[in-house]
Order: sequence, then C-alpha cells, then structure tokens
Amino acid sequence: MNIHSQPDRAQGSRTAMTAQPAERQPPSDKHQQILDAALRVFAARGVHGTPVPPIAREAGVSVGSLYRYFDSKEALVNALFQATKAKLSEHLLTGLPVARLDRSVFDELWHRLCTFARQQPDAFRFLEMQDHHSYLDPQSRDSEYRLLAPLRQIIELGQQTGMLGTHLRAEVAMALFWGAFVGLFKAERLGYLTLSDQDLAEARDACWRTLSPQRDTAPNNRIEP
Amino acid sequence: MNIHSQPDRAQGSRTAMTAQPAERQPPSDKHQQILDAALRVFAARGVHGTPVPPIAREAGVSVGSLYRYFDSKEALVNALFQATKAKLSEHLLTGLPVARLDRSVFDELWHRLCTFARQQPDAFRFLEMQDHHSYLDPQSRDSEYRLLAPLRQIIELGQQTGMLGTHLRAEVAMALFWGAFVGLFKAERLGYLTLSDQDLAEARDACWRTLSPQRDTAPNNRIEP
Amino acid sequence: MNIHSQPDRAQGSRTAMTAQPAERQPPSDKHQQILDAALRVFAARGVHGTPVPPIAREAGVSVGSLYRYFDSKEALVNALFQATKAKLSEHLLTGLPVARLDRSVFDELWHRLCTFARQQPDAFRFLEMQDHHSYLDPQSRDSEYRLLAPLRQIIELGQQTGMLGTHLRAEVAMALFWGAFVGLFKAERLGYLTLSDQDLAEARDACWRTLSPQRDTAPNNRIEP
Amino acid sequence: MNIHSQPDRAQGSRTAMTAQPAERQPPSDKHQQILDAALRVFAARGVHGTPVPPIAREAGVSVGSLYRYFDSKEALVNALFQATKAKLSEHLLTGLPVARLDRSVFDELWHRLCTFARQQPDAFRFLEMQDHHSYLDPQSRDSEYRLLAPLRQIIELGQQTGMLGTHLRAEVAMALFWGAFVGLFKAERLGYLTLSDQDLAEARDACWRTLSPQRDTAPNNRIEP
DNA sequence: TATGAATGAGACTTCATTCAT
DNA sequence: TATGAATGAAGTCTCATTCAT
Repeated sequence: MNIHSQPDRAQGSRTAMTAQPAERQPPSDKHQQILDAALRVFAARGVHGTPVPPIAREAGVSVGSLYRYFDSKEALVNALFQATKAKLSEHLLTGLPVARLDRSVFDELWHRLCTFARQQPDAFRFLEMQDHHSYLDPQSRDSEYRLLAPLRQIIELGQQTGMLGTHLRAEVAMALFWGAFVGLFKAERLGYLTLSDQDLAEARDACWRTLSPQRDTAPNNRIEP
Repeated sequence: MNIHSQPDRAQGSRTAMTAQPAERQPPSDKHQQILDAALRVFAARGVHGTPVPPIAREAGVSVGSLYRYFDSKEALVNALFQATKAKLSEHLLTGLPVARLDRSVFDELWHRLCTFARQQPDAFRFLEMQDHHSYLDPQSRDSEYRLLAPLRQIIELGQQTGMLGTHLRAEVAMALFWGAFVGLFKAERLGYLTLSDQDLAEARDACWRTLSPQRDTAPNNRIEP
Repeated sequence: MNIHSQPDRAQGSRTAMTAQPAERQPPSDKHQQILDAALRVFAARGVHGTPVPPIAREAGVSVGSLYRYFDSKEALVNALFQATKAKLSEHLLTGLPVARLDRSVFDELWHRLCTFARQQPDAFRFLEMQDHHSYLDPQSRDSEYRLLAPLRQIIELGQQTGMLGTHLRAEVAMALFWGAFVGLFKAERLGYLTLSDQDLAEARDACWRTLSPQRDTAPNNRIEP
Repeated sequence: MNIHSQPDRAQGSRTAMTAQPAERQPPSDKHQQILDAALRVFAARGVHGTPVPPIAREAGVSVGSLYRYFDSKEALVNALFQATKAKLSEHLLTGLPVARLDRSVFDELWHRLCTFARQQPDAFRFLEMQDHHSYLDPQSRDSEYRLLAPLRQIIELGQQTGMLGTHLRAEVAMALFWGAFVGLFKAERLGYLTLSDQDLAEARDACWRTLSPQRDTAPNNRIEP
C-alpha cells in the first residue's frame, strides 16, 4: 500500500489544468531550466536577495523568455516552492510501505530524508527558508500541508497499531520530529558540526526512541521561581 | 551555582513596564524604541520585506531620526539580532543551576524556552528567520555562538556526569533538541497545531527521554531500496 | 590718493544697515568665528560638499546658533563670499598709490596679490571656486565687480598716462592679467609646479611686459586650415 | 610634422552632424547622448548642483537607463571629464606642427583655443570648474596631465630653439598662458566684457609677447611697506 | 518566439532647517 | 540665548517588469 496511491493522476491533472490555453508549456525544457536555475540562486542568495536577471542568466535564457514562462517573480517562487515540495513529498513517500509504521519503515523514512538533504541540498535549503511568508500564495502554503498530512497520518497509524507511543499527540510528535531533523542539517549548514554516517544513525535511533512507546515517565519537577 | 543572576525579576519588571500607559516602551530611550519597533515589523514581514519608513513609523520617529541612531538598515538589523540573541541568552541562562544537568535543571530550561517563545514571540520568530546570512556581520554570527556554546557545555556536563546518555555527540544532541523545540513553535505559528500546557509538558518529557541514557538500542534494519 | 577714498564710511554704512533690528550682531565674536570656520571647510571640501554641522563644529558653536547668525546656508555662503571679496579688495587696494600706474605701483600690486595667495590660501581658493553661481545672490555677484572695477580703473589710468600700452582694451588687459595670476597659483595648488620667489618675480616681470607699451607688433600669420 | 591628423575635418563633420534633424546628437549611441546631456547640465548648474534625473531628462532617457550606461553619478562625471579633456586635447594638438614653435604655430594654437571656447562653451566651462577634486578619480586626474604635458613640451621646445624666451620656467610660462586664456573667456562668460575678434587677436599678440624672448628686464622696485 | 534595453516606482540614505528644552 | 535631536524633502540607486525589434 502506498501513501500516494495515484501519484501520476495528481501530476497528470495538474498538467492538464495548466495546458489549457496553450500559452504555458509546463514540462517544457525552458520551464524546467528556469526552475532549476531559480532553485540554485535562491538557495545561494535568498529570494529577496536575487534579482531576476541572474536567474535568467543561470538558466541560459533571456529575461523576456523567463517572463513568458512565469507571470512574475512571485509566480516563479510559488511554482518553485510547490514543485520542490512535491519533489520532496515524492522522494519521501513514493512506495513507502505504510500498512504499519514499524522500525523498518521509520528507518527507511529517515534514510530518505537524509538522501534528500544530502543529494538536493539546494532544495532542502530553499524549503527551509523562512522569509517565504511574504510571497507565498495560499496554494503554496497548501503544498506545505500536502507533505505534512501524510506524515502525520503515518504517525497516527503507528500510534493506533501500538508501534508508536501515545504520550504525544500526533501533531506534536510530528512537529518535534520534523524540527529535530531540520535542526540537524541546519546546524551542519551553519558550520556548527559535520554529520558522519554514524551521527545520522545515532540521531535516527534517538528520534525513534522519542516516538516509540514509553516505559516510564519522569515526573515534572521543574524548579519553581 | 548560577550562570548569571536573578532572571525572573528582570523579566518580571520588563513585563510590568510594558503594561504601562502607552502600550509601548516608555519613551525613555529612542534607541530602544526603534529596536522594539524593528523587532515587531521584521517578525511580521521579514527583513528584506520591510522598508525603513514603516520601521520608523512603528517606532514613532521620523526616518531621519532612525538614521541618527543606526548607521544603516543593515546596522539596525545586526544590532537587533545581537540584542535579541543576548536577551534570549540571558533569559535562558541567567541563574540557571548548572553544577549538574539533572531532570530538574532540564525542566527549568524547557520552561524558560517556553516562556520566551510565548512572551516574546516576535523575538523568537526573528531569531528563527533564515535569510539572515545576507546581512549579518561577523559579530552577529558570533552572538549566535555565544548562546549555543553554553548550552552545549551544559549537555557535555550532563553526559560527563551520567545524567545524559552518550549515545549522541553533544553537538548532535543539541542540534536535535534545539531543532525539535523550534519545530514545535514553528508548527504552532504556521497554524498546524495549538500547543496546550499538556502538549508542552509531554514534549518536554519526550525530549528528555531522547537525551537521557539509553536502555536499549534498536538495530538498524532499514529496507534496502 | 587712495582708490578707496572713503573706505570706512562704506564699511560703516553697511554696519549701520544690518544693526537695525538688533537681531544680528555683525562683528560679533561668533559671527566671525562662523565665517572663519566656513572659509576653512569650504576651501577644503567645497560648498556643496560641506554639510552645515561640520561648519558649526569647526566654529565651536551649535547648529542652532549658526542659524541665529545666518538665515540659511546660502546666506552664510553669500556673506562669506562678500566678506572675503572685501578682504581681498582691501588687501590689494588699501593705501595703494594710484595717482599714476608706474612700475613701482604694479610691483606693489603684484606683491600684495602674492602675499594674499600665500597668507590666506583658503580665502584665495574659495574665491576661485566656480560652482558659486548656483547660490550667489546678485549682491555677491556685485561684490565681484567691486573688486574688479577699481583694478580696471587703475589700468585705464595707466593707459591714459602712457605707462601702459593701449594695444589692449582695459577689460581685456585685466582679464588676461587676473587670469594669469590665478592660473599661476592654481597650477601650484594642483601640484603642477612649486613657485619660488624667483618664479614669482619673473612672472611679475612677464605680466608687466604684457601690459606695458609695445615696441612692435608681430603680424598675424596663423596657418589657415 | 603632425602630432595627430585632420583635426578640422573631424570637427567639421561633428558640427554638421549636430545640425541634423532633432537638434541633438542622432540617437545612434545612448552612451554619447547621456554624456552630451551631462555636459550641458553640468556646465549650467555644476556637478554637485545637478541631480541625476535632470541629466536623464536632458538626454531623453530614463534614470534607470542612465544607470545602465554608467555605474554611478561619479562614474559619469569621470567619464565625461576624461572624454572632454580628450576632445580638447585632440582639438588643440591634432595635426599641430610642432617641429618648432614659431609665431605661426603659436597663432594656430591660439586660434584652436578660441574655436574650442566658442564652439564648445559647455566643454570649456566644464573643464574649468574647480570643484572637481571631490569626485575625480586618479585616471581623470591623469587625463588632465595628458593635455598639459604636450603643451609644456611645446613650450620647452620653443625655448630650446630660441623662439621663446627663457626668462620663465616652462611650467610657469604655461601656467600664466593657460590662466590668461581661461581668464579671458571666464570674464566674458561672467558678463564683464564681450570679446571681439580684434580683442582676441590683440590678446593673442600680448600673450606671444609675454612668452617671446625679452629685450629688457625692468628692475624690481616695489614699494616697501 | 526570443531578446535585452528601457522604464520608473520605490528602496536606502543625507542634510538643511526647526524647535523643545 | 544656546543647544542638538528631530524632521522630511530630496538625493542616489535598484530592480521587477515591459516592449520594440
């Protein structure tokens, strides 16, 4: 059983939608070239820090052409955001066995996260950026959700099947887990550490422990001010 | 043993002060007014997305005055970054007993993180932003380190005294923990969940479990693709 | 016989005029301090290149005080221009025997020009500047004339008494002479040469020769293009 | 022997060109249009006194376009300074016979100076301005020298061949001569006189007399103060 | 269709002048 | 009267977008 039971249809319907007026060629060569170039320069210099001409230059097209494929810089950013989220979503979820969330599925998920962060650092960095809110449209914000929702479902499933503990609400568990993973690679990018394979394995095990059923609960004995 | 001294009183008095007449800091120090205003607008709209005039307006001063207090917008951002980092640093570490990192100290630290994120959401959000690298000067980057270094020392101390497990390198443990906490409040800010006190307590316990000594290690049995 | 037959009266009347409303003290201490300071900084950095605060600082007064003595920066520049022109005028003409323009009077005039350029280089440089037209008022332009007119009269007198040649109209003679002198010190200021006393004496003699009665006139035999 | 070649034809054609349709340079080269416009407005209002938008307007381009052709206002001023100095240099020196500096060559040089000052008054005025030092780069200062050096060589040659007197060091002679010429046209621009052809011829003869070998030297008998 | 020069609104910053103290 | 912090109009420059070629 796959999370994305019909991944191709979803992709197909999006294609059909934008192909209507024959004025945009979605998977055209240049379209993709521009997205790829934009990802590179945005990851390097940020969205606000990058004028349009360098994007076009990096893509090997003229500025005028870029505007034939995207209505505006903002439209380009949103398209890129959604495409990149979709790429991550696909990378993480396609073919992931989710009948039950056991340790092997978790390890697989972790592995996929790591390969994405390692192999597509620009994409990972771009998605991480937080000055997005000023130009992301509702649809883009939605694409954020389209990635997180399946992950939360997996966690809920794990809790229902007893593979994960119920000491955390699923949303909270996911926020912690996702934040921990992002924090790991952010720390590496900022130069605070270098992640060896062993580090990643140990981090994975620690995260699993966090999510798995508890054997004890330490009492809250915070120092009262 | 205290790192600094009297955190709560300082915090308390600041809170009381802001409740005074005009809802804003008293006009004692225009420098501070501008920093406060900048924090609000930067948190709301990002640094690149905020022109200087709105900052001045929010601070209740003219643009010219703003430039009397800060050489440039970039200088303002850096000053704000350092001041905010210092505020967080002070909030977290002042008076924190660090002779040994036991559960009670950890809970206190967690509590302080939560009160900071709750009481000063703009500061928390501003520090989280990731498009900083394009304008932060070396001194500002340094201030990042001045917060993280003590935290890492605490973790190392915990590992040496056996209160924390050694299954994670201290840097990795800190990156995971910090990322998890940030992820929690980021998820709330983005509207993915609402954090109850119980959620926070459960998350705290889960994080402690992650860091505390392990009783077992699950074998890596990832599905090979 | 003096050129300025009643120098004091002219000065006196100007004083009386501005002393009327008792709101400007013309020869007051600060008034003069500001003029002196303005001359220094204008000579060094140009009028447009100098903001008002540095002038006040150089004068040892506050900006507010400066504006009590001068209505505006433009008014200050005009007052300075007129005062400096008057200073030069006085330096050159006061007590100069002009019953007849013979060689000794010419030499005296040259000597005075040189001492002014040497002893008050800021004043000389300031008067030389040519971006004046954008802020000089008619009265200031007039002060230019008040210096040149007596000089032209001297030349005319010299021509009438036969001490100078009549091969040049008086205005033309004066423009040539004045330009030559200015060119000399401008070249030195720009670093193209260093003027020794002998250079100045030789230049003086050359200028005298130019103005004195001709013994021959070379025919115009320019190459026709 | 010629320094360069065919000055008059180049000059003539340029003159003819400007008489074409639109009163302004043909729009062949926007770079040149901007330089021409800048020369006009700078000559009229000074460099510091002229904002960028009027330059663009005078050139018939937008401000943004101006910045496509010149990195900054300062870069524009420097480019203009160098181009104008080169134009003057070419106008004066191209094809000038300099095997020996005799009267005919001197008259030719004078004629060229006059045509330049008459036909390109803006260029002449712009070069004369003295608030240049605050924005001219080393290369521009160098271009000043590239004009003066050949002139000084000509004077030195004239002194060596006995056509000019040796009573003045070459640098001094040149400073006097150049200053005298500048003073002449500056006086006309300021409205102190109007130069007829005869005035110019007489001034030319007077300058030649100043430079040519002396027959006598008057003793210095300045009045001692 | 593709190009990239041109546009001009709007960004950051300066500075002549004012005015509360 | 003296001060200098405050003001905001105006300056220099950038960049998302358009359009003639």
